[in-house]
Amino acid sequence: MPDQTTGSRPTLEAVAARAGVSRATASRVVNGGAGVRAPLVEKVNRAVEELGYVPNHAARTLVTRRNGAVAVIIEEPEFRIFSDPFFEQQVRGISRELTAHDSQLVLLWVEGPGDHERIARYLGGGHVDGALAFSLHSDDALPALIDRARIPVVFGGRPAPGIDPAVPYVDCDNRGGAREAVGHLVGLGRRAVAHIAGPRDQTSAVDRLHGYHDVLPDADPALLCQGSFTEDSGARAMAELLDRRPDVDGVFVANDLMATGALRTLRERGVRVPEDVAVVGFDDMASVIDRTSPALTTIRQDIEGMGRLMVKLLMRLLDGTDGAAPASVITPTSLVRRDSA
Amino acid sequence: MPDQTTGSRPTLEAVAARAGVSRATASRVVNGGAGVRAPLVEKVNRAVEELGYVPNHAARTLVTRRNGAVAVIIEEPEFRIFSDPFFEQQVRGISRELTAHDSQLVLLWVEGPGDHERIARYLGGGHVDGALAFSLHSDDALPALIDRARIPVVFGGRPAPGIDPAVPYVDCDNRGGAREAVGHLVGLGRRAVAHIAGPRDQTSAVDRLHGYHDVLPDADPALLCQGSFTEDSGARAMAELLDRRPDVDGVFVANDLMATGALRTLRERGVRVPEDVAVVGFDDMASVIDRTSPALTTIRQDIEGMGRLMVKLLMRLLDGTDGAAPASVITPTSLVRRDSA
DNA sequence: CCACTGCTTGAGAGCGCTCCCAGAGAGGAG
DNA sequence: CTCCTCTCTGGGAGCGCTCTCAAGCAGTGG
Repeated sequence: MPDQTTGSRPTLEAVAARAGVSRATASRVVNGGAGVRAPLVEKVNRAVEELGYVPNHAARTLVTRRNGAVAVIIEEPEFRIFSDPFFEQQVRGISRELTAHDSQLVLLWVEGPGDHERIARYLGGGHVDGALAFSLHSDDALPALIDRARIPVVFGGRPAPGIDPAVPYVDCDNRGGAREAVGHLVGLGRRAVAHIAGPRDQTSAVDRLHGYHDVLPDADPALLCQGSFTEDSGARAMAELLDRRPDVDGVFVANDLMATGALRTLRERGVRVPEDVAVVGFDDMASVIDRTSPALTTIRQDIEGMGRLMVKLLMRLLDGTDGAAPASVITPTSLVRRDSA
Repeated sequence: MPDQTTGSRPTLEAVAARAGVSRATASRVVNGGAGVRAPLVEKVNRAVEELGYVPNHAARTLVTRRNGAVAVIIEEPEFRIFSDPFFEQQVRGISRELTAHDSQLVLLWVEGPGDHERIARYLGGGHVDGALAFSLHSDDALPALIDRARIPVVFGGRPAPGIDPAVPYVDCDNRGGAREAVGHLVGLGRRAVAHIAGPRDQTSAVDRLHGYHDVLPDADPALLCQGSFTEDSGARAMAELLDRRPDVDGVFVANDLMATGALRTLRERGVRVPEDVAVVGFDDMASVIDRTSPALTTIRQDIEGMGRLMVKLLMRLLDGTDGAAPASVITPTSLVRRDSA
C-alpha cells in the first residue's frame, strides 16, 4: 500500500506508483495518452480515478511556461462599464471561448492611474498568457501599459490612431453599418437625413460618422449633432436638430441609447415616427430596444461573437506559429428593420 | 558579465549573481528583506531594478502552496446577474480588497449544470486559494459543488437553510433593516402598513419579511403581497394591495426596484405619496433611486463594504490560525429618509 | 584569551511536473 | 539466426523558487 497517510493531494508520483508505471508514462496518459499502449492507459486512468488525482497547476506552469489564464482588463475611469450591457455580452463571449480553450479569466479592474503600476507588474509577471483589453478613449494609458509588459494582447474595438498598429483588434464594421443605416433612410426617400454622433475620441463613433459621410458627402453640417452615447445627450441632440432643421425627416443615431433619447424628444414634440422622422440606431442592444416605442430599427452587431473572436485571436497569437501575427478582424453588421424606419 | 544573452526573463539566480549574494539572500530581500543587512538589501534591490526582475509566480506557488488568486463564482441561471448594479458594487468591493491583499480575481462564470463538472475540477485543482460565491436560490447546486472541492469559501448573502451551516457568509441585517423600515412607517402614524415581499426562495427576502412581522405580528394577511424583486412585480403587487385594502397608508417594499414599480402604480391611480401612502424601499441602490419620484425613502446597506468583508473573511480563513473559523458577519443597515415616507 | 550567544549568510534539498534521451522489446528483413 | 528499425517505457535533469539548517562572524562575559 502506497503511503497515503498525509492529507495532501496525491501527486503524479503516487498515481504512477499505484498504476505500476513510471512518472513519465503517467504524465503522458494524463496529457492525452499519445504513444502509450492501451492497457497502461487504462491502468493509469484507474489510478487517477481512485486517488482523485488533479494535476498541480503551478508545477505544470513552471515547466511549460503556459498559465492557462488570460487577463481581461477593465478600465472604469468615469462610467460604470462593468454593468454596461454591451460589455457584459462581450465578456460573456470571452468567458465562453476561454472555457473552450481551457483557460481562465482573470479580471483586472483598473480604477485609475494609481493602479497602472500594479497592473503593469502583474501583466509582466507571467501570471497570465495574454491579455484582452478594450479601447475606450484615445487618451488611454492602457495600450502603453500593455506594450510595456510585452505580453500578447488583443483589443476589443479599434484602438485610437497612434497606438501600435500591429496590435490586433476585433471590431464590428462600424463604417459599413453606418452606411447601411443611412442608405436605408435614403432608400426610404428621406431627403434631410441627420446624424447624431458619438464622442469624437471613440473610434467607433468616428467610424460611424465616416459611414454617414460616405453616403452623404455633401450633407448640411447643420444636420450633424454631437452626443455622448447617453440617452439624455441623444434627447438634447434631437431637440437641437429639430430647431436647426425643422424639415429633418430621417436620423441615424450612433447608438441605441441615444436613439432612445431622440425618440423621447420626438414624442414630446409631437413628431411622428417613422411618418415624419425615421430613426435608425446602432448596436441592437436588447435591453435598450425593449423599451423603445416605436420599436427601433437599428444596426445589429454580434457582440458576444466579437468577444469570442478576441479570444480566438489571442489563442492564435499564443500558439505563435511565429511571424504570422494574426490580422485584426472586422465583423459584419446587419440592418434590423423594426418600426422606427 | 553574467550570461544575459537569452531573451527570457531574469531569474532570482541572475539577480543574486549580479548582486554578489546567494540566491537565498536575494529571495529574502525580494520578500521583504527581513534579517538582511542594509548594504546587501541595497545591492539586491539595485540588481532587481537593473535586470527588471519579476518573480516567477508558478515557481513561488509551487513551494508556498499559495496562489494569490481567489475565484469569484458567478451563476447566471436566468437573470443577467452580471449587469445587476447590486452585484457590480459587490464585485468592486471584492476587487479592491483583493488588490489590497495582493490577490487576483479569477472569474468563474457558471452558465448551467453542464459547467459544474468543470468548475468543481477547477476549484479542486489548486488554481485558487479560495472562493467567493453568492447564495441566490435555495435550490442552488453551487454550495454542494464547492463543498466537494474542499476549498475555503465565503458566501455573499445568507445561504439557504440546509447548506452546511459552518460556511461563513456576509450579509446585511435584512431583518433589522426591515424592522427599522416598518417601525418608521408605524412611527409616522400609519395604521395599515403593507409589505411587498421578495421571492420566498431567497433568504434576504425571507428575512425582510420576518422583520416586518417582528414589528407587526398581527398584520392582516391581506396586507402581504408577493413580488419577485422586479419593477413590474412591484407595480402589480401594489395594485393588488390597493384593491384588497383601499385603506392602506404605508408600504414597506422588499427592494428598491419593486418600490419603483409600486410608486408607478400609486401615481397612475392618483394616490399621493407620501400623503396618502408612505413608501419605504430596501437597498438604497443609487441607479434605481435616481429615477424615483418622489425620492424614495429606503434602507441602506453598504454593498461594496460587504464585498470587501467577504474577502477579509476569506483571507482570515486562509491564514488559518487553525481551528477558529471566522464567524459570519452581519453588517448594519440604516434608514435613509427622503420624500416617500 | 576562550567559550558562548545571537545575528547574517549560503548551501542544498526539494515543491510536482514535463520532456529529452537512452534502453528494452518486438518484429521484419537479410 | 542475426541485425536493424521502430515503438514504447523509464530514468533523470531541471523549471525558479522557498526554506531549513548549519556555518561564519561579531560581540560579550568569565
